[in-house]
Amino acid sequence: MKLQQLRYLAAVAQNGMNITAAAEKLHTSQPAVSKQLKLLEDELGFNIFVRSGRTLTKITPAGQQVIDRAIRVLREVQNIKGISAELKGENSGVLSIGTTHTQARYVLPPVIQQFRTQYPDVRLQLHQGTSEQIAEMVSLDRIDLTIATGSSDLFPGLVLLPCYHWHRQIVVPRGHALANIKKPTLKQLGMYPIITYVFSFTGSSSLPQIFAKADVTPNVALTAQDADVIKTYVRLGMGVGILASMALDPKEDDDLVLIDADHLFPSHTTWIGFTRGGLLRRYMYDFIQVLAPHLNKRLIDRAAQAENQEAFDALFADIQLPSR
Amino acid sequence: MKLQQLRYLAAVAQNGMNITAAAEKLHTSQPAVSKQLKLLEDELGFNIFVRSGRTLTKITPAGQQVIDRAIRVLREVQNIKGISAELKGENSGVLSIGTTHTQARYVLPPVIQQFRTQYPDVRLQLHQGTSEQIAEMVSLDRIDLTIATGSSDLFPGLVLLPCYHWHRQIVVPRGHALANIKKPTLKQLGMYPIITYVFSFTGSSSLPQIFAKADVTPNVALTAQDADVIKTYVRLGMGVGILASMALDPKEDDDLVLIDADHLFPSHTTWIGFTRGGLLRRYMYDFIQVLAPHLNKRLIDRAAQAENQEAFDALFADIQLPSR
DNA sequence: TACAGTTACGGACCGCGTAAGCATA
DNA sequence: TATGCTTACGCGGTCCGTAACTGTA
Repeated sequence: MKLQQLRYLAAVAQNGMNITAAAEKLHTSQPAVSKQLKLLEDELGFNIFVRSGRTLTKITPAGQQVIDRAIRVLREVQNIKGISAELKGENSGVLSIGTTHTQARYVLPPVIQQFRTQYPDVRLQLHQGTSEQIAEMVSLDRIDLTIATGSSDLFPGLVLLPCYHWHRQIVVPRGHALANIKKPTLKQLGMYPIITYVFSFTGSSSLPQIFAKADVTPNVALTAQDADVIKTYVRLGMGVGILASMALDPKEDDDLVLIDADHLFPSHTTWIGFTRGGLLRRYMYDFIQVLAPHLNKRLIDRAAQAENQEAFDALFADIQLPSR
Repeated sequence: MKLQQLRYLAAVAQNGMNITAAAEKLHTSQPAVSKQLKLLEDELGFNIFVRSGRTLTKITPAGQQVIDRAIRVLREVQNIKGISAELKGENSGVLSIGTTHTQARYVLPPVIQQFRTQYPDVRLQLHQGTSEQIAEMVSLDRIDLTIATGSSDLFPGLVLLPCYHWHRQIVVPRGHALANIKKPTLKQLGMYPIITYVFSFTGSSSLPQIFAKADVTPNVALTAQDADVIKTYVRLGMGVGILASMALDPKEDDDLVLIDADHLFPSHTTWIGFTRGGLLRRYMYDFIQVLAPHLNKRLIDRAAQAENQEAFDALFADIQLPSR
């Protein structure tokens, strides 16, 4: 078994089982990949891919296991090279971030702007998706940092560090009946059509559940994936928007009336995560700290090495997270 | 970077930085190892080992990082080969177990006897040591299963499954003043010289702490690493023995008087652990179940995949662990 | 016919083993 | 002088790229 074979295997798996495409990405010839893949399968004694005719169509169960472990091997090899680059003081490399729309659209732009002046030679890769898509990217591709909210169960292999709190805000057009009410109740909210996010998570903090507890049946007029769409329809007068606080900017959205809703809905925490045991380059530490100033290298290292949940929680006990 | 280079590196690290010894274990020539090691260092751009003259004397900090990750890579590669062996239905392989004296001497013999009839072709490697030594073996060498008690913080990368409870017993020679007392108190115990284990862990359940709570200052006459030594000195009349329940056998030790001490000292749990994400061969599952019948494959798999502590604990909530 | 993977073959490269060289105790 | 690492060199294997071949849509 050679590292090259595992590289080829991973590339084929990551390119829709297309050997030709994989070969191109690897800057090598197609027969080279084909042959090494076959050699690997021969050595293992079973097929990693199911072939119908000559095209690869499916991954065998054992094959999936092999692919998963091959990717881990390659990750670790990358990390070894990273140690080398780090020691040479290289401020170049790749920083690949997986995140959700809200972070990518409203939170990260200034962070990335500052980061880029600090590390102009780091190639940034931003991968946007739902939590589920990001979780898959984490296990399949190579994502260095993950920034998201809630649903930590989706990311078992990651160390998750809390970045900041946020709450929901109610948004109405000027002149709306709710515009002058400082602290609307759920009942009052329920009187108007509601425009909010697609309910991706169904925990006790989800909107329907909270309305249900107050015996209010919300009239959800429209659900969207992202805040811009929601704001657009609020502007059209289609209803009352409920969205994340950091998606709103008093200046940018001065045609709308913003009403805090932290008395109605629990606050959430956005975290940043990285693979346990993964290598953090200097620039990754710095990126994290630009996003969340309280997360300095020392704290990150301690959190990554915390041996249990209690030790981990103790690290953050004294820290007041910012609100956004 | 080649897998071979990482193999050579690991072998050198595991053989006291002796290239010649490593080469022998690898069944290759000494210059081959020397050259590949050098090539690897060249590629990385820094020294993994500190050379004084021509002999390797120390590991550089970055070198240690590289070694750790190289070992992970090799582990994963072994796992891939294991997938292959498993699929071929091979009942052969290596099962390397790290454990403490008490387990190795009193608990494992019947387990291993039964296991060997089931899997005659599995090469068993038993590594005995203190918890600390085992922890080091887990990270350096290749230990498949770890069996120990307490101090779970020493093993952050392992999944630990509870096997059985045990408690402490008091042992005195026939005719000793305590021999007829069913439930001695700590005060009574404190009146005699005590012979027990070296206090390796200093938690709230450690013997000195428990005595201290009762305002008793025990007179510890002798501490030993293993139960046999303790029993020997109890037989010589040097004092009262306090040791683990499974280290005593009413038949074998019928010249001694055994007194339960679970009313004085909290009970402990012995667990079996394996690296998170590691490959478990069929025979490993079976070994675990021979040791702890409640740990069937299904339960082990679920525990290994549990995403958080709560989910993990829930799996064992309904299970009554045996006492030994 | 176009497309995707396999087979065939020559050349470059690489890693190994043997043998000799060179530091340190 | 013994031990242990490094350098030198020739051989054999391996991997790659080009080119020709073979199944599918």
